[in-house]
Amino acid sequence: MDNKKIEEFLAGIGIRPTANRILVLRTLMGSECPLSLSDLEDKLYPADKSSIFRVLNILSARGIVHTIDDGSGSTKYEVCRHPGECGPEEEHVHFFCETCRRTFCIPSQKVPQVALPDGFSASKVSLTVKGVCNECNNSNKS
Amino acid sequence: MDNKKIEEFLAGIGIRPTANRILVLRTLMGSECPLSLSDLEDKLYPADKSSIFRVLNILSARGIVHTIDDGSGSTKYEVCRHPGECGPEEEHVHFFCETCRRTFCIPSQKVPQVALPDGFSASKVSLTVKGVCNECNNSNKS
DNA sequence: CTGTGTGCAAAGGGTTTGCAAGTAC
DNA sequence: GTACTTGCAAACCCTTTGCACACAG
Repeated sequence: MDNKKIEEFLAGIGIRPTANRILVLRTLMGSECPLSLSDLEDKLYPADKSSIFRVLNILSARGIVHTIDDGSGSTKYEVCRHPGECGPEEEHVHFFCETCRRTFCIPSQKVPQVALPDGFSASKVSLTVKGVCNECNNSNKS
Repeated sequence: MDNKKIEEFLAGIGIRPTANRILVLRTLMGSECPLSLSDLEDKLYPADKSSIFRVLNILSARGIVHTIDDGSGSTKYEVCRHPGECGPEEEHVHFFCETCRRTFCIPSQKVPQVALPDGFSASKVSLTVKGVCNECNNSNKS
């Protein structure tokens, strides 16, 4: 999506399309794997960390992006495949490589339904795998 | 398990049974839900945070306890059901209540196998659910 | 003018480490 | 005596907030 479309998209849902917002959303849309706040800070330098953070909060509150806690210690952000209407059924597995510290989406693997004890209600289910990715496994070969 | 047994257990696997180590392990064994470092700090006051942390690291490296990242922002620790030989097959689902901020084990729900793309290898799989627990749901009723 | 967005700096919360003093063997 | 443990303080990392200035409508 080009800047123009992103701008229209944001305006269309009542979010003023400022430079930072377009930048952040475009970057997330163009990324294969989920990005952390500090990933975005690097990519969008010299944009300010806290401004990016606030943009992410807005996008997240509107269901445009969702957050992933992959156990790496830093929250990752990813655009929803169907912005604004992402439900649990679209959730897929995430993989965190302990060597290169990147997070991958495994879209082929969906997060299963979980039966909870009586009285418990779920708002979010996440299934994450830690290990070593294909590239890091290959570069280990002698 | 009483102090004596815990002491013997630690000594048996080559970990010197110091006061802190017995305290930490006994507390974890006696807890229904996984505990965070700061939970332990509170329960074991005046034991020092960093000492507890180092004990947890030792126990974790030996496979006596495992760590849970429930998305709460703080790592939780839990004794393995079969200390020293805990594999993925024993992993169960964890539930984090966003209201009371406690973490629950859901032992009846096991973490499923996940098929990864070629070249990826897994060291740990975790399935966590966020939502509201039964107690918090009940206390909301009018 | 008025409300919204931004950048900077600093506060928070959790985790981790350096180091010197204490303890066990 | 030697090696391991401990407690304190401080460093670190990531996230979040306060505040004054800049900007758009």
